Amino acid sequence: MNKKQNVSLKDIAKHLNVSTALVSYVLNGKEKEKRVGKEMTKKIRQAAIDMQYQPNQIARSLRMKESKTIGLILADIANPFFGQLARIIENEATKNGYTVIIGSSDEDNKKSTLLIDTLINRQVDGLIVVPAEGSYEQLKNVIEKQIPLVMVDRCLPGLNASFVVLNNYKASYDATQSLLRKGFRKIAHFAYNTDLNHMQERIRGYQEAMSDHGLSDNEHIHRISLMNINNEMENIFDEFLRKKWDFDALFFATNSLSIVALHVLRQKGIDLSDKKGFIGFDGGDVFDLHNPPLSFVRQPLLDMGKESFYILLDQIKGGTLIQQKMLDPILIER
Amino acid sequence: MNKKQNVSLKDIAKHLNVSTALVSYVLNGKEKEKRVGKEMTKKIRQAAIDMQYQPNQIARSLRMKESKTIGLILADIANPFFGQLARIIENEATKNGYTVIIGSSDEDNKKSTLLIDTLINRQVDGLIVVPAEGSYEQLKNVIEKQIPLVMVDRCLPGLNASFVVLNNYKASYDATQSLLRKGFRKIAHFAYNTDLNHMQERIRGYQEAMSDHGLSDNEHIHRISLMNINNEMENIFDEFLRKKWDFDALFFATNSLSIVALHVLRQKGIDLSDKKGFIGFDGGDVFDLHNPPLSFVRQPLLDMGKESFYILLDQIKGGTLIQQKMLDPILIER
DNA sequence: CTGAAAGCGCTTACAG
DNA sequence: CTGAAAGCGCTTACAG
Repeated sequence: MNKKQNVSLKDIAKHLNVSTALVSYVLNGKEKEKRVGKEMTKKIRQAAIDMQYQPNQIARSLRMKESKTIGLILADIANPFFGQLARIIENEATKNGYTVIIGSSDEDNKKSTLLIDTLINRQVDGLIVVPAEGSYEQLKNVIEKQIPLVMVDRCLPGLNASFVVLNNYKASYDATQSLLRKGFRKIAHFAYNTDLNHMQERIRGYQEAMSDHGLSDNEHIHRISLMNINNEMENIFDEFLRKKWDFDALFFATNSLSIVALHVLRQKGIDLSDKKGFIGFDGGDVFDLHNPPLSFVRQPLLDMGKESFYILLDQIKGGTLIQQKMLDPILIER
Repeated sequence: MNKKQNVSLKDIAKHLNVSTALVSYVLNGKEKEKRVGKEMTKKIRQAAIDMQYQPNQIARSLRMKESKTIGLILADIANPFFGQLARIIENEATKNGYTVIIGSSDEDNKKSTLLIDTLINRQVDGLIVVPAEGSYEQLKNVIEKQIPLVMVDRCLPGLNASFVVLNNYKASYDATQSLLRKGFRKIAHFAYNTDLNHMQERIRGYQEAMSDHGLSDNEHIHRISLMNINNEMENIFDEFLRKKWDFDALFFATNSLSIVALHVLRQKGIDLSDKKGFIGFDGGDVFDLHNPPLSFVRQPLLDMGKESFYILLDQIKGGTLIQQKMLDPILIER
């Protein structure tokens, strides 16, 4: 670890026989308001370049009590939905001089808690989080510490904090209605078996659309546990093959559920290409390249990412103005 | 920004009427070697909990001259290949007490340079980077500053630094050979138009396999520019339809090229399901769900991520032991 | 066993 | 126009 000694403000100051204050002013572009001499300004600028000065952001953070860093906690950065979201947030952060530290919680509150603690220790100026199930207390804690917080993708009801989410109810209602309008009646719905708000809302949207069409009796909801997606999906379609249930359309509450289902359907030789209805979430190449192309609910990812960042930025700058946004889904029908 | 004042070591010390040194020792688990009294140790521990003390990692970093942070520069975190890689690295980093800051370069040296500077200012202990075209000077600079560096996914030849890459030549040679063995002769190869080493190696693998089979004359390489993938791909297959060229098998040097090609093929009504050969890179749901399933070169992502992290860790801990690894590809044939 | 003090690299009132 | 000095929250020799 014998790193070459970095050059510091002090080194420049010494080299020029001036005070560090002067160097700091100039290098922070405050030479006007501090009325530093033109000559001096030039000399300092040049020395900084010659000596390859790079400011130590850590020292600055400590002194300024702001790290210009935000934390982003996702379910899993390897999941393209979150990857894209992360990218959008990264872009906005960079534009505004912030760096983002990303962590994946795997929907696990323990991990999420650990991540949040680490990020707080690193003095992030704010936190954008996709809350895991059971993370209410942890996030409440964050709020009590007055750390700016924005939830994204989903929110925890009762938690008095900013969030940017899809209008999940509407997304699901519209999707179901679209299937109903096309004449489908036996619409099976697949969702994760979780209390998380976004999932509940998607289920509710399906249920209400069904009941608004007088089809409450046709409701068919498969709740699949996150731990065991493949097996449960296989069981479900085994039961279908054994005529335990029937469908004329499938509606999935998440992208991964639909992908797993497509695998299972193929593996079991269940054909979709006929007159079956199909709607998933988020789309992707699989949806586009499927024969026929598959319909899906598109989430306004760009808005979701941007809004969440700028709401956070507002809070970092301004205090505690809570903003809660529901974004409209876009139904892509094929 | 009226954040509630965080409690510091000093606060605990004051509260207990002891020195900060003592508190620091205990909270860092050094009470044994510093022979702090048992009573005292207990009291300090309890106070830390009661007062909800959270260490300030920034202050610690400044003092210790290590940030326990590494920087990871990818082409694009929204790309699942890099997303998965990032996730693996994140996992290992977390296990070892490191936090990772991710940045996306978009294969653009300007952005990459900016990112690297930012990360260095933030005093990362080391850098894992997917080098962009033209970033030789920049990375050389990093090395001269003695900042631990590992290149991943590709390397810059001539740069004396660690890397972990696929054996791209072999990957491509094997894939081409597999097609040849199946009797395909007019194998078209699609690659990005870039000097980056991994792409050159993939092209070379294809070429040598062809020439080893006496088929140099059949070589057909489409070099597509990153800026304009869709249009160029469309043009290529328009020319195919106009009989400007022909193929009995397609071999793609990257996943995204194959995905774009699949879109174009479908859009132009060119059928693949016949007796055409097809091999891509990295696989994914699209490959699995295609009819018939598509073959691909699998990269050992887990190893790639882990190796790059641990090589970096070695360098952070030990100095400048350069390690260069080429990982074997796995050809998944269907 | 415990404390006083220096110092990591910055920024910023304050003084002149 | 410029400098001396304090202080952000830690860690760690050094002294006793």
